[in-house]
Amino acid sequence: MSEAHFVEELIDQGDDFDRWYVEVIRKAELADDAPVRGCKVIRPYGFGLWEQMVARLDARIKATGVENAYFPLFIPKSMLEREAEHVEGFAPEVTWVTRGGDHELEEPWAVRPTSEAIICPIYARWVQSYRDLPILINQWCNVVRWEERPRAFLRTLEFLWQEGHTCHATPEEADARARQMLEVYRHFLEDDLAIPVVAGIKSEAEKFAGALRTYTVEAMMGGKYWALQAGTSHNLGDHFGRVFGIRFLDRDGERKFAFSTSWGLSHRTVGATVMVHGDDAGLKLPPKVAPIQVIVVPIWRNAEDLGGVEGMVNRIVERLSAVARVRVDWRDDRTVGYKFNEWELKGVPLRLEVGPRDVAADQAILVRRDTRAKHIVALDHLAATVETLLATIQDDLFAAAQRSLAGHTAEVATRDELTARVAANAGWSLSYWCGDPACEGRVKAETKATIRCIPLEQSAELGTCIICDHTSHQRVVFARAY
RNA sequence: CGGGGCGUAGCGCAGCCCGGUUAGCGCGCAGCGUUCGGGACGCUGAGGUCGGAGGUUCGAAUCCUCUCGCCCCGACCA
Repeated sequence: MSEAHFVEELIDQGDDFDRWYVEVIRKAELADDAPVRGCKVIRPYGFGLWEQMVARLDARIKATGVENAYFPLFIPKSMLEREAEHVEGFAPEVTWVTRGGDHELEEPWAVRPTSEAIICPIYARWVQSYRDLPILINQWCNVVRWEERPRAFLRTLEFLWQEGHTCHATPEEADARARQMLEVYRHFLEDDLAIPVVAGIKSEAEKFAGALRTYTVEAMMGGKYWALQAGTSHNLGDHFGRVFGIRFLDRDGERKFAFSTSWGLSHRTVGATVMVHGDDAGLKLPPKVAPIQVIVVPIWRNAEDLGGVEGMVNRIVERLSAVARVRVDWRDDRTVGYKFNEWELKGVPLRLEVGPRDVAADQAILVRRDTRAKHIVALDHLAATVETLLATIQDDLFAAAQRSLAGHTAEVATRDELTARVAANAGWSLSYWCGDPACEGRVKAETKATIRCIPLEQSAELGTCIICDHTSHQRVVFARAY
């Protein structure tokens, strides 16, 4: 059996990437189908992965001075409709509650698709003076959006996320906060999930309903090299402050409306992690967020073997627990080969084999999931080697994803070339764009690609719009999006 | 919402066109035994209101009508 085909029950990525994604999520036990359309059951292994992500992102958010709180799931219709653009943008995907118990509600309640409309009126009560600002609050919760085409983790009717909502005295401070949180997302994605991103601004057509400006971090998925919006941060200007009456008396004695931001990142990052790092054998989880970082597979044939192996495994677990999340696979109803394949499918970064030969030599065999490289390690060096390898795997996954992003991004100057690239799933195209929504719309109509973002980092050079030939100072990322 | 497809054991499917003993196969599951350093094998066994309702018929998984659900493509999608 060739190494490339250790796992026979999973379709190859190259044969059908979308099917690979669906299969690997089910077979790695990240999620399962639910008996309701568009919703998924997140299984313990998948939820464990999300919990690792939550812990890391939550710490990063709190480090910027933000506190967690919790607001209601329901939003009265009249509140949701206060901000015109906001409600217009979300209307098609809002879920409504019209009955409670056995009577009709006087006013329908929306199940939150996002919480600005319930949080802002509450902030209005809390803010009287410039001394009450800024308000820096985040909540971890579920939201519901009635999507037509669900896709596990990437787009489900109900999903888990965090949404931060801040209020500020000046527009400059609000914009700085929006950009600060974008950087938090960038670091989370790149440093914790090993997913490189392009940070930028959304075009008017793509920005958040009701926002002044939307910042985004876009990630490139594997397989088809489409884009995924991995996190967004909105400068809401004073739009919500005005309609919800968040007013304060400033230092100068004037009564002013507050400026606000909101920013969110959802469990679609689980799907992104699957798509960015996975291969034909299954998942490859970045060590920092892998629920299990080292899977110990004991090997024995008889009671005599087992005695020695058991003692050694227990000593190993004791030592490794201080430096890694370790689990031992003691199942006696599975062969060793089966276990190897299963834990590779589940993407555990390191496998540790301990058999009679190892007991005799006071060593163990470490195998990397990403390269399958084997390391024979003396027991005394095991903890240090595991720590080093986990860090190396994390770095190598990021480097590989960076190479893929760079390798599948090209500067494109002509419409024909753009159309051809999109049709061939060749990756992202970096092209000049004049800023006219009509040009943007034509690209979308002709190629299905959209402007994923206007990157924050721009060269000083001028160019001509890929559609209309007007001079432009900005290059944008065109790509198909999940 | 438009187009296409599918509902039969936990999963994947055959059987349906052409109605007829007790509805079958693979995997999985349970028990026992042999195995075990890259998805082992044998024997035995459990598991089904054939998505639902109505109709035709001596007889329906199979034919007819209605209905529910799911998947894919398209449109739509902070």
